[in-house]
Amino acid sequence: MSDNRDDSLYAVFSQVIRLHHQRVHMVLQKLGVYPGQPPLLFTLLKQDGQSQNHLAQKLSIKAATITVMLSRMERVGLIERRSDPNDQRISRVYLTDKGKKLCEDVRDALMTVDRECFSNFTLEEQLLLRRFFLQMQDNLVKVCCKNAE
Amino acid sequence: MSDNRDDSLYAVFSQVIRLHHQRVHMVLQKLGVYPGQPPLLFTLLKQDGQSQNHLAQKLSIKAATITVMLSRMERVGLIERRSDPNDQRISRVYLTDKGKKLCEDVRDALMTVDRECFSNFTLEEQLLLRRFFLQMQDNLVKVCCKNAE
DNA sequence: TTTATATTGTTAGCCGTCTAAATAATTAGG
DNA sequence: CCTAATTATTTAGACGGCTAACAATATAAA
Repeated sequence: MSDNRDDSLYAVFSQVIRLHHQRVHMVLQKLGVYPGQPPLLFTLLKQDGQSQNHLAQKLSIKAATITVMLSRMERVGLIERRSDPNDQRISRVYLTDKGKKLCEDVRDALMTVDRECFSNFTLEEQLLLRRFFLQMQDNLVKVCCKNAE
Repeated sequence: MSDNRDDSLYAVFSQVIRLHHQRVHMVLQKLGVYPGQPPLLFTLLKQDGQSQNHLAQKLSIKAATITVMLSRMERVGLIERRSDPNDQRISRVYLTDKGKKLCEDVRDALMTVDRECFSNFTLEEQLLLRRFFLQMQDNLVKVCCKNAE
């Protein structure tokens, strides 16, 4: 089974992505949280009462996705929506107390994964890796924006 | 909008993952291929006639996922299933000619993304990055396996 | 041989992402 | 002032991942 191992940069990168996602899913499951929710939670923790559209832009996901995610989170009492009195189209999103409390646990869980991922990297290596990521990010942003939108 | 930028390793990593996925989706779309399909195609290109279960193990995804993906790919004529004459439970999967031809285009498309991602990395940097990925992979495999299964 | 257990694959239903189309509310034009 | 364009959200349907429950086949055990 190791004869068809593909060690190219792309293959290894893909594998890391898969594993990382799996691991995140695993630790969040204990909290009843799904992998897409943390960014939303943290954004709200930083600033309550944002509109859904605003949240979508901030997280670089589509408003339709936000709608569905928020519905689920509202159903389990993590957030609540209140429509803006000055503009009935806008629904502003607020963390409930339960949601706020959960944020800390989620933060801890993700920091655990972070540690598991990088703890045996030296500080120099971590800085270097971060630089590499930023460079990849830069490269990808360029091609993503150039061809779409 | 840059005042809430999170530059932690985890945050940047997540961002890179998102962008990478977006870009892959973008280039594959022109070929009518979906992001999950390339690994399946390549595995079949290397070895035709594998069982679905075998494919699932090789790709580290669940058999149920394979079933659905293959159904779609069969519908558009990329693969075909033939049940094993010696064991009726097993359905063996074969690439069609169309599927084989498509593989090359997909390979090219993914190599393009690879270049876009890493072309301005020096060779040393690429090697270093690969080493980092492998180390992350190693770290994640350990915790993933330890806690599950 | 008959029954119990494995293995393989399918189906149904959930999450997160997308696109496209529909709905509701606001604003701008004539 | 009323219609048209814009904006915010929702809904429906697709893909790829998952789990859980189920059907069909093969094999092992009694």
